[in-house]
Amino acid sequence: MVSGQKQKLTIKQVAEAAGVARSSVSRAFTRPEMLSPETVRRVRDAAEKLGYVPNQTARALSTGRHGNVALIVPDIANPFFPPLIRAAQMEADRSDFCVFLGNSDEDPKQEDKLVGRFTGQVEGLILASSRLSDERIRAHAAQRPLVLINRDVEGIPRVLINSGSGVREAVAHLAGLGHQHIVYVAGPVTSWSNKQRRLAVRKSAERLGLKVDIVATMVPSYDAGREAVAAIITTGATAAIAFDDLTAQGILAGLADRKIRVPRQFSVVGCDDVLGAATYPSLTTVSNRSLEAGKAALSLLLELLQSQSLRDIRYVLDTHLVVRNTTIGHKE
Amino acid sequence: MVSGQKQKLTIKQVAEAAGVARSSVSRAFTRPEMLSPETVRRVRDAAEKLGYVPNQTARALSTGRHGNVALIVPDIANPFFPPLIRAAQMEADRSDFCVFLGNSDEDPKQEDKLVGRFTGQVEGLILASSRLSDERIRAHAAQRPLVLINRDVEGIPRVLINSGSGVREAVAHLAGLGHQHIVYVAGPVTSWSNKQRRLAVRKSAERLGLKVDIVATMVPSYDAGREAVAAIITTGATAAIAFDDLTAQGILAGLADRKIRVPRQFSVVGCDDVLGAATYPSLTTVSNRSLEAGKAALSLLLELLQSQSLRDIRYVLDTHLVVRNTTIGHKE
DNA sequence: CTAAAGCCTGCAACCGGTTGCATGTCAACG
DNA sequence: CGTTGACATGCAACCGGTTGCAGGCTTTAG
Repeated sequence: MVSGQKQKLTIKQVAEAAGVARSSVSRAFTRPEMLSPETVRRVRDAAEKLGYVPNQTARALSTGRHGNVALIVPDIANPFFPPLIRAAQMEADRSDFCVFLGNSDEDPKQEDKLVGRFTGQVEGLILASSRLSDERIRAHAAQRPLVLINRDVEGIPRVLINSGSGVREAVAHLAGLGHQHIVYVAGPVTSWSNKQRRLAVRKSAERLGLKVDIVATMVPSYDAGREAVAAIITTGATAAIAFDDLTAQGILAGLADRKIRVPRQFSVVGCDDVLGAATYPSLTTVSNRSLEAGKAALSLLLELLQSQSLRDIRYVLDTHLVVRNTTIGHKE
Repeated sequence: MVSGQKQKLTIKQVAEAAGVARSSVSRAFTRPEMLSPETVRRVRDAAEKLGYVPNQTARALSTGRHGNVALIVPDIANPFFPPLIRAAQMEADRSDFCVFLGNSDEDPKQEDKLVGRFTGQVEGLILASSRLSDERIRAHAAQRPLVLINRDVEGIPRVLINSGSGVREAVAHLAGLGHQHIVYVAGPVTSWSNKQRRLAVRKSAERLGLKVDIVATMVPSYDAGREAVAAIITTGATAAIAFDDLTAQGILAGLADRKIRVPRQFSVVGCDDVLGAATYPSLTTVSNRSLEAGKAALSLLLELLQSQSLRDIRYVLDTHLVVRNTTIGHKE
């Protein structure tokens, strides 16, 4: 374990030190069962003594296996993603994979660019909440194994967090509390989750005889939620279900600005449960499974890389409502 | 721009299509000024038509330049880091660099392992809030260009967020409000920022004649803060400065559990301003410069890669106190 | 008109591993 | 005792680019 030397040492020096051919050194590391135990030991000793580490790049060039995967998310700063990223990392780590992280900034162009940059150096990629068109996703999937999170494209392996189940519970919860007119504060139009949540609100409200209005926002964020409050109020609704917790938090702030008390005068439900009980009042929200999603997506990808089986996999994680303190009964 | 074809196309096919040698194709992309404009055009056209993209791995092998950097953080889920990561990403993106992300999980061993895994495939690395020993950091820096964030090791380029300035303001603020006995709720012992903050509290408290107690925690988190409350109370202090906002938020919760009103009965100051005004009451805290730190570290690294100048760079970002609603005057 | 100086382009070696195939050794078998 | 086969190792080609050097052609100067 000598250190400090700058000159790179290659398989060749190790071969000379151990008195064998370069190929034997290679095999000592990659397929030791092909060599006599004695040779393996000699090579390993020599390598250790010199501090040799195989060059990943060279290996990747000849084998095509780089041991890298890429993970692209729309916005790292959105608290929904860090746990997902972290879980994916840990899973990758268990198989000695390195992960490239990309931030698309909610922009399909940027996402496309990133995929292109990564494609050459990874064995597979994961797109979380992709903002790309189905067509582009299919095109990329044709190049490399690809796993989607929260995006439902047929034929492409995907893990989906079914926020529908939780959202339905939320609507039922509000209906049970006596609300008759609610508003859904929507997220990005390109978001699959948004579509799913909007639909779930619509459907179950209809079934329960509630009136629903939709308020649009561009990007899910605190500020967007705050700005949406004006529109929310003019609808005359008594409760809002927000696309995500960040937006809900902004709504809470916007309502407070207007001296509207939550939950006394207005109820708010978030989605993704990323803030824990950190808001005030603590937020009623739909649970999230982002951690499991990240882990599942990564292991699914690794599995795919091993067995080229291309079954149409669709892994669904259900959610449920977490009732806290931003929802309360409403009487006319 | 043909697509769908699976077989990889190499510089050779392009060369044949354009009727030139492989080396000319290579040069058409990397050093067009060496070729006649006519040839460059022909090659580029052919490449375009076939949909050729240079193989990064092969390029990296022969040039040693991979166009990758690695960024290692102790905990992605800690809200201090995502903005930093994001800023670093964007900066890397501007130079067409890809970034590997590593999560050390606050564990020096894991961090060491990650550095090892990355070293072979990157041109340089950034260690944010490294938990490694100075010695290990120096060893790694000898292999590859390395930039530190929030870690002050002489001779190694580093960008430091000087939370000292903000913490001193915080102590002065509390003193000004009449507090005479405060407690510092410490973070990880291996954390440079923690050392810096603890020192700043100690020094300025001494200067202002305040009594200071220290309460230790292991990992900066909500739970750690909550659990620290018992110890905080037994000290008899009337205000706490927490290592970071997460810890502060936990303290807020722990105090609420015990029906201790903030700020009426007890004042709390956080650090890093990662929660915005999202806590209740909104948290008085020390501003953070994590975004700038990420950006600065990345551009510093890229600069280093270009000009092998190894000057001893130490880039410091000052912070200040953001007064919100968890601090208030205290009379005996 | 010839020689020197440029400009383009191609050849071939190289980056550092991996791997199919050939070779050599030795034990088991008929 | 000669064959056969298993096993261990080496040779050399290959992965897909990059780059120093040499050669051919054109331009400029003498």
